[in-house]
Amino acid sequence: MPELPEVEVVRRGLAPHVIGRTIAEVEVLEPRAARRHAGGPADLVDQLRGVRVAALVRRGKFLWWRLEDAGGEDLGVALMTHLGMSGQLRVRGADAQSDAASSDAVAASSGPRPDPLRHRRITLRLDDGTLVDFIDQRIFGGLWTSPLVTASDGQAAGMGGDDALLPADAAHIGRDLLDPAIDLEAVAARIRARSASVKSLLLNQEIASGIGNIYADEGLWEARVRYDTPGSRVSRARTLALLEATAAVMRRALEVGGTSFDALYVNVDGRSGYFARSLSAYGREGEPCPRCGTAIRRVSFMNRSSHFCPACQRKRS
DNA sequence: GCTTACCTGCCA
DNA sequence: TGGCAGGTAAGC
Repeated sequence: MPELPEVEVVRRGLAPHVIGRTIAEVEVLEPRAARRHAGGPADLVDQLRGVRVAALVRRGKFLWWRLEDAGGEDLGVALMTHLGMSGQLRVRGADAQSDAASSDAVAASSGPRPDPLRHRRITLRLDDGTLVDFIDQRIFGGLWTSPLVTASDGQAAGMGGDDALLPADAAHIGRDLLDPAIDLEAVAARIRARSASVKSLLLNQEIASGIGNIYADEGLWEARVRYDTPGSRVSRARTLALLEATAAVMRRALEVGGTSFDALYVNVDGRSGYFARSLSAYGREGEPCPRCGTAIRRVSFMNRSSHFCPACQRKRS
């Protein structure tokens, strides 16, 4: 499940392939992947054909492509990409290697494997022949365009950009925990001002963005805070510690994730490497807490799973 | 502020 | 075959 670190891995992997390139053609194989585009799939194709990619910018889990015309004039609109639950962006063609021969070779050596393009929904063809595939099994994610507006604090809108312009559809999204312009004291104050559960506030992308179910559980475990503690019942110091711990987990994930892809293949699978080894609570129901040995519990909360140590993360209500 | 819909594949 | 995975946004 792509959260902030996974989306940042995609941004870094994709950037050298697309920045400065022109979009030559767009193929929409699954209209539902463009359902957030106001004008529909055909309009998305028309709007993107012939425009140049000026930058790839990310805030939280939102990744957008800044667009300019052939003369380098900003078009005032961005191509939004959100990976949802199962989205991937992959590069093929041109300098990337993903043809049938190499796929067959892999299949022959490691047994049958699913077609990597099985859930291809949209493909962008760039002027140098590079193909960028948006692949998404569950179609929670998608591509659409959104006009640029100015960030309210006037600071750089996200990672990969140098001005305060961001898509209107991302303007309600808070800065993420790895954003140098984030005001952690203000985020902590917003959490402490509310009686809702601290986990629901961590997952609220308007307060601070980029955190999903996995990193929320990990951050809460690190800071020894239980998921259902009201925001208002967490001390200022512990709230700041929680935010710092969550940021630290995401930074570590980013470091590991950053080594698992090469320049020719933009890997977006959040499970690669890091997930198999480094999680302390998420997905570890019944296993001993790495800190105290008590069995990790899994409970259903807010229609999703919450993993926690019943000894380290005590009820504070 | 909570619930529901959107989605598909996998697993018990 | 029903439950589960969960990010986002609309609806109540």
